[in-house]
Amino acid sequence: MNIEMQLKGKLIAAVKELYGQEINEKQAQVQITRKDLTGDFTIVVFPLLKVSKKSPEDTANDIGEYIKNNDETVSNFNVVKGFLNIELAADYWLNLVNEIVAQDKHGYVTADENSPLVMIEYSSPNTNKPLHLGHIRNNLLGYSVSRIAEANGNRVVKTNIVNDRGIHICKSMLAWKKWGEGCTPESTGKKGDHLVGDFYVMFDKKYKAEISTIIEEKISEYTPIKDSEDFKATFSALKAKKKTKEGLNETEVEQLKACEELSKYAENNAPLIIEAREMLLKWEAKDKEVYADWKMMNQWVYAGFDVTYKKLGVDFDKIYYESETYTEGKDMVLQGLEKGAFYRREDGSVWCDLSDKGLDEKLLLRKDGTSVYMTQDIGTAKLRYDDFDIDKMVYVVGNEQDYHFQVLALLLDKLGFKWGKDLMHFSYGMVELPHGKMKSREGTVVDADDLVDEMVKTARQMSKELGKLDGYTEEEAEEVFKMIAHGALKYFILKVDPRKNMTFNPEESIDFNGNTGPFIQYTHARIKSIFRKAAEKGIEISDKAPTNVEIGEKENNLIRTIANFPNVVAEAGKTLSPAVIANFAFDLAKAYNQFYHDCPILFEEDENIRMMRLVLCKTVAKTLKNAMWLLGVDVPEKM
RNA sequence: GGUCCCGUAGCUCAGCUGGAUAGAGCAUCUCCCUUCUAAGGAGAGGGUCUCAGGUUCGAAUCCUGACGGGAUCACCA
Repeated sequence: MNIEMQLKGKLIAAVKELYGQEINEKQAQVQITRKDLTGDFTIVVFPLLKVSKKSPEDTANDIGEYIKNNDETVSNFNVVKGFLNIELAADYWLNLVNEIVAQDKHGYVTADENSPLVMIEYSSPNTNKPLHLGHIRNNLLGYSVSRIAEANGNRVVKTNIVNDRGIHICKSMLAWKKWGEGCTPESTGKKGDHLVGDFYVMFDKKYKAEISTIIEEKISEYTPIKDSEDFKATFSALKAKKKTKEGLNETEVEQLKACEELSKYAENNAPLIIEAREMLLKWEAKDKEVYADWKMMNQWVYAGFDVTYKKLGVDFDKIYYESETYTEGKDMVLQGLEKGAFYRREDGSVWCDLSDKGLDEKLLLRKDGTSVYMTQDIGTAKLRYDDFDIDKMVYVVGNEQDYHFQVLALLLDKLGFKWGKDLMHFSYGMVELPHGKMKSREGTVVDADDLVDEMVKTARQMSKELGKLDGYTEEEAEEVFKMIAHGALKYFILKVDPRKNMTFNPEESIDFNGNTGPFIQYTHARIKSIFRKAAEKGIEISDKAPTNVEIGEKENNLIRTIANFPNVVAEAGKTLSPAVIANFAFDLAKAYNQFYHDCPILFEEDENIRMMRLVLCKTVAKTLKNAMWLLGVDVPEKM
């Protein structure tokens, strides 16, 4: 039983004894005492005034007196403004430290074969371009959430669905076919995913040019606008105006409609897109040549992704490929059609009407019979549940797809899967740059590989300047640089509430001072340094702190923080939020550095106090390590 | 227009199921390495918690409405 529950129990007993009334959980409020006041836990007496029929002060004093006399862990109490602050005896805290130091994974709940199985999907890249900053947030969140789920006593399967088919990959392939002159990663010296991405960009450029040409040709048929430049300007002006308060007048509505029609016509009739669509059809028909090219180019991309994943320090237990799941999805859709859950339009496309649920109609198969994103997700879900005994499915996907997952849950439900509506969309916010959103056309996309390389470079430079890794070999030092770079990047991204959009400022992310990953890593390294010094001096660190010593304010604060770790892990598990863990790690590191500054450790002359502090250091180091592990960050021995 | 998310210091963010004087970091300005790692510590300035109502002993937190920002409603993924 933890101390908070114990105090709550005593509080309930006190009220019954003193005022003869039973109170419920909600009225029994025990919280951690504010740092600037004396006390360890605080009882809020306001909800009890109706029962006590006394002033807040008198009530608090009554209860304080009772608890002090009836609970030997309570050494004292004080009352401030009607808040009852309970102080616990020093030996209670020291015994707790000894309990914690004896556990390898204090705060974690270990899973066994009967524990729930949670499958967590994250990353889910498209194979037409390299990973960027947005993917980084996804990967780091997914990886951390997996570890958090694991530490909360779940069996976890990390999974990735690679979107390796579809019109997007056909675009890259087509561009490579047309203008690539048979180049390869080897011949160009480019990472495979980057090479394929270049062709995707090339496709887009030429496609846009074709669209402009068509608009130029057809402009007179649709609008009175003279040339395509004017068209672009008018079109975007109209769209912008529509969003404003005043809105559009009748002629403008007409104009916008005409613009939309023309634009849509051009987008659908550009020769390149027609060719890409034909290629997708051929691919679905397993045309030999198309398939061979597809396989080859995908291999390039996978090789590139592997490098990036390694760089980010993430991995997967089971990878699914859309190319292997989409047919399953098609079958499911057709079955749904037979069952009458879906319907077919005259043009042959298959839809689901969700208007009774307040949503729109959703396309499931195109008129040419090819699959869309949704089709694939249905198939993947089916295969996953066939493969694993899944109790909970978590999709780590950006919040721009909230609607998609709302629909997916309904569709799976309609198809008769009992787990359909239970899927969890772990929806996270977008990553923005200080100057706004990332736009590939404006070259403001932050590439994942570049970013990590840049971080490692900075870490290397900084460490060398500080000269703290003297005595390490090149390889050892390089490991630490990578660790610090990871620490900075991961912590920077994971410390913010996943739901919220975040601003990624490259300069701040590379900062190693203050509320950062390296600050926490540094704290760990400091402790380890003390242990090395202790060993030099021949001081052996016991597994038990003496419990008959006084503890000061900084020590008390440190122990209280550590004691709260299990609650933090549980909270993070409930909300699947790495940010909760990150904030905890920072608080702990800060508390330690204050302690370190104020209290001599090896220089302490009183042997008992010295040993108590050393054992305390041990629990801090371990807790920091365990907390950072949940973020996917390692901590160094030296830095 | 419908649905959803967000609004806290100059900037980036914490603030758990309502609790005491709203906290960090960065940036600015002081101080502290002849003690264990200064990637550290101490201090100063900086706030109408977007606004208006409501519930409550008590509201940054819960409810309603407004304002501001974002996402989404594709035969894209």
